[in-house]
Amino acid sequence: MTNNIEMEKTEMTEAEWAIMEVVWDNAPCAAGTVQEALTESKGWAYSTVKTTMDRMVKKGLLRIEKIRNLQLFSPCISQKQARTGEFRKMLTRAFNGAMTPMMQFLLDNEKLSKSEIVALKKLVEDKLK
Amino acid sequence: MTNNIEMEKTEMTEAEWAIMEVVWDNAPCAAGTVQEALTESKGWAYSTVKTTMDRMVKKGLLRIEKIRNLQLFSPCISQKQARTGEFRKMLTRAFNGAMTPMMQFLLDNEKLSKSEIVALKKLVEDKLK
DNA sequence: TTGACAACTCTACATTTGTCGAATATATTT
DNA sequence: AAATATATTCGACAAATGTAGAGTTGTCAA
Repeated sequence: MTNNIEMEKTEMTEAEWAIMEVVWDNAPCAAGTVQEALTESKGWAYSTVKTTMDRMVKKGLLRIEKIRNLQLFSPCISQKQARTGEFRKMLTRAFNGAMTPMMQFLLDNEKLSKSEIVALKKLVEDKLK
Repeated sequence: MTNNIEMEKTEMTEAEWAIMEVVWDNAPCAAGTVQEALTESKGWAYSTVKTTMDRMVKKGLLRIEKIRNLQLFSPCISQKQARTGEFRKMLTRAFNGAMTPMMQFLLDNEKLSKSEIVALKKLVEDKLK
């Protein structure tokens, strides 16, 4: 294992991420709520959203609590966990897990703006205090 | 589009990454070479590797040049392009594309070692010169 | 020439993911 | 209660992915 507690499978597809974000913001929430929130950006049918969410429950990404006839979904993993997972996957895959080379790559290739670099400098300095 | 030239689809599955790495190191190379290189870590049959590589050709990730009866594969995207793609996907998904918040998150949560932070500080300072 | 191989082609099949519609069950409103 | 609006359940089906065996063909050494 690479690190600490938070270690469930956090792999998500693009569709699942989209749903997850809505759930993070609205949980506990119904499938219909999610479907509505994504109407503009995705235009998915209710059943598309519901099917995907049900599959996410099976995978342990979401959980359902039933209130009378209503199913309310909540996340099983936090946004922070998901971010960590996403970041580490990228780091492992693309940089063989090596943080410094990854940073080097970023600075060299991703054309950060001056202000982004200055902000980063500040973050780093604070960290060293 | 988020940035500059290099903008083909670089999305790859885990299996495709594994293959791609071997190809980057050995191109132009035959499917058998890749299969052998991955024997230990993956244990895939020749046909598994070959099928996947053929699909990668169709997707534009690899290209074949035929020398008499031999097919030699080469990458259509560079490692750098793939790294960029992978990084940006992560940034978009998990941090809404915002670089500084992502850095903040890293510093706050990924427990970098002191030496990694120092190294980063140096990288940043050099960048500002 | 005859094997012994190596490489390639084809086909196949199970899972996972993307997407839904139809039928059914509930709840809410006249 | 009847009609209407909501949710839920159940398939379904196509495309993408993981995985590989069987058969064909070309190659090289004995």
